[in-house]
Amino acid sequence: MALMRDNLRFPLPASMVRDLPGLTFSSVSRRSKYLLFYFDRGPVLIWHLGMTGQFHVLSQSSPLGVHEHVRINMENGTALCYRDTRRFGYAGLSTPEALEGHIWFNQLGPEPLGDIFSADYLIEQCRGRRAPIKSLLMNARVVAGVGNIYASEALFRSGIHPGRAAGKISRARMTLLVEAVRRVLCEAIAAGGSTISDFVQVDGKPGYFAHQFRVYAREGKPCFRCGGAIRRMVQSGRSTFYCLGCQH
DNA sequence: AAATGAACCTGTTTGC
DNA sequence: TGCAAACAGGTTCATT
Repeated sequence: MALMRDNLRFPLPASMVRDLPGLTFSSVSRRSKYLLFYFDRGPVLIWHLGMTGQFHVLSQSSPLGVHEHVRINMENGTALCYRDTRRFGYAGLSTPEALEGHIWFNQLGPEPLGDIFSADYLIEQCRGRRAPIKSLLMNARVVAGVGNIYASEALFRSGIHPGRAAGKISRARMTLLVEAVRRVLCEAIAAGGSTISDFVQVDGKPGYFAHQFRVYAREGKPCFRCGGAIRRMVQSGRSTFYCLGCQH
């Protein structure tokens, strides 16, 4: 295992080099946007890809890639290589038993595709809150892993204005919103994700969900539903795209 | 407590 | 053309 630097967004755990060699990968899963690498024994490796992180399985003889920061050589001659242009990714170690209580997970909201994330749940979370609904959708304590693209897209599909106070949305519309979040995520997964510039699927191909964007990155273009111009605004430092005619 | 804005870092696009 | 500013898919931390 080779570290080309000792940090990404945060310092890489020093114990990684000490504890991982000799272990056998047994499975990979995820919680929110964190990848979880399980082994036959010992620790769980937690890895967030940030915005531009990528894992590639290459030959050990392949030259060091641009922005390749970590390389894990494996017994069969391949290497698991981590590349990350912006270095917004980060990694940590835990154990299967301690995972739920880990700092990155112990305050994390439910999975958007799971049973807990419902209209009842979202109404409860938004009760009394004046922050815009889009900010709440992107708050990982409320619901895990709904990013900037999918928050905008789900709000358009449910007809809710992204700036509306979260606590002032009717039950009927919250029901639509929960369904829209689920639908957008499922459609995006089916399309292989959203490639803007860096993201690629496991097979190296781009994701095609950008072709199904209704509002994201469409500022000034006509709304597919009403023909009005799609607008952009900045909320909490992030671009939000919406249609003034269709979202209230 | 809740909400906003800055910070982390590099590359690309936009505007003067 | 050249340069600077704005912007990019995420999350956390500090400040109002």
